[in-house]
Amino acid sequence: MEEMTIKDIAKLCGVGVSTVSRAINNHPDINPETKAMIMNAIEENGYIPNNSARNLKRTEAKSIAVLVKGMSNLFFSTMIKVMEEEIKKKKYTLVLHHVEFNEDEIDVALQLVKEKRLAGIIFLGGYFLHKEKLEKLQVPYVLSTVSGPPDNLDWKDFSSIAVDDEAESFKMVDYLIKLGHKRIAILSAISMDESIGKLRLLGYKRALQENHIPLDESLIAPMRTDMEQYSMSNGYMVTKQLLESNIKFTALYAISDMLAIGACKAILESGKRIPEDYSVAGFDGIELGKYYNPSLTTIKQPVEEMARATVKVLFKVLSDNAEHKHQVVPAELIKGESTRELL
Amino acid sequence: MEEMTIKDIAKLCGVGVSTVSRAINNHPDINPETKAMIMNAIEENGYIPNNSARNLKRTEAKSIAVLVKGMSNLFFSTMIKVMEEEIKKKKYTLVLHHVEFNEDEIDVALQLVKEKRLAGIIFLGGYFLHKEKLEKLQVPYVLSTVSGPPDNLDWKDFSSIAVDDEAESFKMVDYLIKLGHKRIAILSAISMDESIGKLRLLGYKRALQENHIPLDESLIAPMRTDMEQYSMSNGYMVTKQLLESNIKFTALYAISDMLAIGACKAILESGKRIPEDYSVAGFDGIELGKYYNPSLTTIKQPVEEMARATVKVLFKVLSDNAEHKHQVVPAELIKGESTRELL
DNA sequence: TTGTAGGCGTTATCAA
DNA sequence: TTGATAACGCCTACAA
Repeated sequence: MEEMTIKDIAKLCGVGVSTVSRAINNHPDINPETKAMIMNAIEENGYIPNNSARNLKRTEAKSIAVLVKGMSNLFFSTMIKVMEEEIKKKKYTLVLHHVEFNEDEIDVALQLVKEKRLAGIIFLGGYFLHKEKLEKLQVPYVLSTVSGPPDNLDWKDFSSIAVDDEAESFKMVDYLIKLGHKRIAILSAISMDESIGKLRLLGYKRALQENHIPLDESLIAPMRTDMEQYSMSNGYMVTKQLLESNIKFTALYAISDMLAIGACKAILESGKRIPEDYSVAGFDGIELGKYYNPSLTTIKQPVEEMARATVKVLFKVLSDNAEHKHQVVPAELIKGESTRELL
Repeated sequence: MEEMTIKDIAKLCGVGVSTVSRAINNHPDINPETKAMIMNAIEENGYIPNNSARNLKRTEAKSIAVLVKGMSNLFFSTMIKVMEEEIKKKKYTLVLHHVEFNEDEIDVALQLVKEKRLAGIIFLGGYFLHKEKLEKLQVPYVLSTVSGPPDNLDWKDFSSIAVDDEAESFKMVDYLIKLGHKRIAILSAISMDESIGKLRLLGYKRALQENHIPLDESLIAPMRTDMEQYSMSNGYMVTKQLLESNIKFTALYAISDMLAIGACKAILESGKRIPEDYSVAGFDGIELGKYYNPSLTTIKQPVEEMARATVKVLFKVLSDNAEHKHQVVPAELIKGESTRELL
């Protein structure tokens, strides 16, 4: 039993290849009986169309790629699920693709567009430093949860959806300060970070400033570069070191929930309690934060809403030829058990 | 600037298409200077070969697909990383593909083989109930962490790597019993589960039996079918219900760590303590278990080793034409803070 | 070492 | 409503 092709099916049914093609692709101009007969033969012989050939020939496949930077990111998995639903509703197919931290998502996108004849692209996370490359992308795309794409980009070329990372970060730190904390350590991104990491740090600094608390550089603890970014283990290691350094602080603000959980473990392991000895806050609002013990105080990004908005704006551009749009969505401060008022 | 093709590059360089092709594919019979010149032109013009066309023509791409059932499964993400490394070492490419719980992974595999000219497939998780379909798979494949594929399969057609779910489950429950627990609830799979869920339940039952503890059906709490399987929220809901039912027990064994974490939350929320009031144990040994508070007692599957073994056996079959093999790897009981001795 | 030409499996165009 | 046929972009004999 060799590999079946459309020709084999055509021969088997005594029809031309184009008729078979029409049957497969639900073309309207085909006799229902012929179609039924063909579909039957296809079923029985287990024929599967070759996608490569299809993509090669097709002008446009009704598919949209979602490129996720950094897998095992719990935060994204909910978003993807919602996007899949929404895209399905529009009769399109979602092509999911993971991009490693060291891969260039734009290269991947460029490739995928050629290979799959994509109608559009959604970028989930990532940085985007290369203006020239992005300009080569001829299909509509949306940056989702990528706040602060570089200013040198032409903002008319794409859409974006994100929370205001700086403002939300400010909100959290301001909240901690209002609780009475003055020495607030921040578990931040690596110093070269130009994206959300930078913005969240900026929010931290502004909150201190507006509350007249001098910035203490020793309270800024960047993630380690030799470990996975935004991972629990990274948060754990950095916090452990921070604790051992004997720098005094009463609250720790991690710029992501995963980091925060790692931080919590380091604190608990050192014999200290949360929130009695240290208040800990995160950012993102992943489901795990609710389940952690203590439950995490965090900034909850409206994942469902963002996912829905992302797909919506993409289809606006795609179908209605609408202009690209840049949306900022509000996030919510969730008060968990991991922070307390300092009396 | 339209889409570049290999012809454009050829014309641009004043050479034939085959020469360009040779340059791209690192063929040996090409003048280094010509090659350099061509690669340069490719770079400058941002030409990207069309993968669909390549796959269509190629007899076999050096790529291996990894099909993961149920994404957002933390347990798998480590395995994938290791597999990627190992596969890269062999100069092959890893094609990652997620399969939803309601999709049929074999259909997906069949498609992918055609589209990508795969050399082999790795299945991560899943069930495999359709013998006929699997037989259509003409490339070598390995079932990884899928213990207990149905008996009606011809075991010479594929390889498999897994822990002995029944025995490891027995180990855990036996451990709990040795700690003095007699009323051990189990957070189990849905009753139709024919795979790991069934095996882990079997281990539970045997442990009770061998320790002369009568089985109490009311202590078996299956996951809810209307929620995501093996999720924290599922574990949370089921445990909450269990606690409210006032059925007495001193230990809770969840057949996965994610379930266990959900269970912990439900217990803590009810005002009880772990392990003082309830001991909780999980299964899988995901990283999160270490970071949870209290850290989880669990059965740690040797993920790295399994991933490595999976790739190894696949390449044995692929390159050396070796026979398919079925490996059972040992797991380790990790004693965390979530269980205690009952005095 | 290089170029020409044919074909991979499919869809789209056109004529029947 | 159908069928023949020309692309789609690439790789690979084979010939030069």
